Amino acid sequence: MAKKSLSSGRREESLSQERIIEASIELLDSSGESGLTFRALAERLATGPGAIYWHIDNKTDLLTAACDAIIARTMQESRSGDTAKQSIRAVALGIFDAIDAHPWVGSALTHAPGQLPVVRILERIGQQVRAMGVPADKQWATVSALLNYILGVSGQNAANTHMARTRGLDRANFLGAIANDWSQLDPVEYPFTRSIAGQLPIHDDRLDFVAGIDLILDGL
Amino acid sequence: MAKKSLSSGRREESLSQERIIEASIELLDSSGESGLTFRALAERLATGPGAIYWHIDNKTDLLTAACDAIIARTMQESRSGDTAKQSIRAVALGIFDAIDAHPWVGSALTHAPGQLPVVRILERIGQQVRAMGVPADKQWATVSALLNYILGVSGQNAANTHMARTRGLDRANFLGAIANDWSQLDPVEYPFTRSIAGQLPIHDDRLDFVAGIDLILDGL
DNA sequence: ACCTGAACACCGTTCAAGT
DNA sequence: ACCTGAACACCGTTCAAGT
Repeated sequence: MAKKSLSSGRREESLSQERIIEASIELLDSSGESGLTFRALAERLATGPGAIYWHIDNKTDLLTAACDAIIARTMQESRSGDTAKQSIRAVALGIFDAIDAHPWVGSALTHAPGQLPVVRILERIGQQVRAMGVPADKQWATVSALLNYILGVSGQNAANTHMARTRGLDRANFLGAIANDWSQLDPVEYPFTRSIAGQLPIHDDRLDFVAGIDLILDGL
Repeated sequence: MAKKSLSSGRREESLSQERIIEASIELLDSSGESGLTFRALAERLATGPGAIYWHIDNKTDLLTAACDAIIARTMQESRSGDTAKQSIRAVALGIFDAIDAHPWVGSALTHAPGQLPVVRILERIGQQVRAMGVPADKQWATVSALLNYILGVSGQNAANTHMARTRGLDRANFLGAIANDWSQLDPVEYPFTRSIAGQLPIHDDRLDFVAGIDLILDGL
């Protein structure tokens, strides 16, 4: 008997960087960072682990490439904004939302300094900072403050959702558990943390994120 | 023949959390994040991998505990500062330097949201923000902006030194290599990144870091 | 109570051998 | 040129067995 075309949704194409990256993203989204293994990837692509190495150098590169695919999409979608400030806000929020949806992108960005995905963000922000008329000798400091803030908050946010998923909780319950820990800290040593514990589960991270961006933009 | 007391610097004490954490820090400092394994740790402590599990629950906890030891020390050392602003600058710089000396602390902080090491920093900044007279309803946003910025920059900085070490380069050479990549980007798509490439290897990260802190503080 | 060390169930990566 | 899949050198973690 000849093999029927029992394609399960997808045609039988040969392996390629794109197909590998696409499958990696699916795996990362569904099973998190630890879900991306060459064996799981090989099974999903109906091949052996060795085949993947023909198209990709190592796991680090694979993760950076998957991260770049998400960031590239995000940058294309967040082109809106009439003024430079609005454009910066739009990029920042785009990244925030992308990392919220794909937590693994947060740590991938942190572990690939100076690489393509980070450069895409850097460039976009840099062009807007220039458009705002920031003098040349202050552009670097401004852009790097913004970039670091964006990557920092998004990374922390991703860590939260990732930890929550790891423990099988939703975000609210996870933050609630931390708030509970905080409220039981020593009142003498940790007065501030205790006092804001209640705000942790209810406050809007996204709103505070934009507030921080504005804080930096206004400081110029 | 009876065993002589061939102690190599350290008395033969029984295993304990402190000794394990101390050995972990030494291992992390000398061989990086990938150098911390239960087998290497067991060898350094002259015991078996299983023994460590009697004192520590798992590797994640071990890393957080090692991170906390460094942060606790750092917080004690950076108590200086006459005004609240100066105090915040002092803590920020203390953390920056600590993470520069122990790059693994950067990613450990990122992966332990809401845990003790982060809370130590949060508390210190929170108390100073209060002392500055920031109104209660804006304290959270202010503190979280500062905290995220500090963790973000320090994390990126740690990633740089870590990547440099991984490739056997010093920091300057590593940044030089990235600058070289940047200067070869498409001039139409990446004008800004190209234009600042030259500044990457020579600019002072520490200085820009404080500049960013001031930017946020001034925005209040 | 605390330690030992073999064993389990994984990893990323390589490489001879196939087509 | 591209793929296969066994093999290598590791991991974190567990657990019966010892003291």
